[in-house]
Amino acid sequence: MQDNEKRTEDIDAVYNQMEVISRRAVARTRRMSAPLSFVEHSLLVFIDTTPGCRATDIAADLQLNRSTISRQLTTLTDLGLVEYTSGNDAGRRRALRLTERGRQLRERSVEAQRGVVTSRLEEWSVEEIASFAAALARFNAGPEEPDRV
Amino acid sequence: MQDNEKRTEDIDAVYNQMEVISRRAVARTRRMSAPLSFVEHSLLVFIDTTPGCRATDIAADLQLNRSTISRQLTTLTDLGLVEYTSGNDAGRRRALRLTERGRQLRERSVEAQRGVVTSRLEEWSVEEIASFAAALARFNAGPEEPDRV
DNA sequence: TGGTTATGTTGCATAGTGCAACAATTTCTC
DNA sequence: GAGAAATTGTTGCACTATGCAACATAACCA
Repeated sequence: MQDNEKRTEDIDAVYNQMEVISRRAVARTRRMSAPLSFVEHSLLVFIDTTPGCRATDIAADLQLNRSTISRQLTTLTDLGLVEYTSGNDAGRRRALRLTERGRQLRERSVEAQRGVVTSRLEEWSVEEIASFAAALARFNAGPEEPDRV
Repeated sequence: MQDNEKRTEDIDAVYNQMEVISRRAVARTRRMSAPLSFVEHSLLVFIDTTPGCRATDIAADLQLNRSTISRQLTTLTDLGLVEYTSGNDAGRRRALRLTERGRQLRERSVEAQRGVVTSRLEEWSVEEIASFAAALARFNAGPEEPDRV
């Protein structure tokens, strides 16, 4: 088999496996994120993993309309899970963070979901896991498509 | 560093990278799947990748209620993208497949999304890609949580 | 400082969702 | 094969999520 054919075939395989990964992750989140909805959970994740982020950052990254983010943020602040770092609600470009309650909820969610990854990697050696982590990081370091706001 | 610490740290890293992968995939799908909605697209993907699947299979895998799947399938069959292999609409446990139109739409979507993966792997060697594909397949071969219907 | 751009909110209309109830198809047991 | 039990897909209902458009104004920039 030519290298180009092998390359294309394995790129296909990577793509297909990525499809499986994200499909399962979405389903798992649906299953595990109650009482939060899928998108509420997604906002918590993004805010937790992107220090100093703002509403338009979320909208761009999740590819949702700003109005959706505005409303979801209202829900999450009302629930006491998210707050503005400026301590007040006025103004624009306000940076967001999780509240203590938000962090606890997030940590419990991370534990539950990470448990799935942990059991998946049970039979892997330390070297294999390290290599896999490095490859994933390398893959994710690549650029994503231009944002739409 | 102890092997156990290293192991835990790299499992964390795998988990975090998986989170990024699925977040980006969801956003990309939202961006690229028009005129289909996110969930319509998800159904097409599942039907395409799971030959002979049925409504309850979809509901279980995507973790959506059976009524949601029923309604989404009505939409997709009305749009002429999905059909029943039995050729008639009556009965239960009917296997689903994409129509020719559905397959064309799916193929175009695959091409667009696979393009992102391809450019991400541009600087990778053939061996690195093959190794990555194998690791992903190995990871995904692990069991997912029990289903909920 | 004044003009321009970016930002978050709100109204509106539409789409998505789960629960419950149901009918009937299918499976299972004897 | 008959009848019971389980499974399956649909529908009504009420609620939730979403994007577009319009808007006010905060923030930026020359």
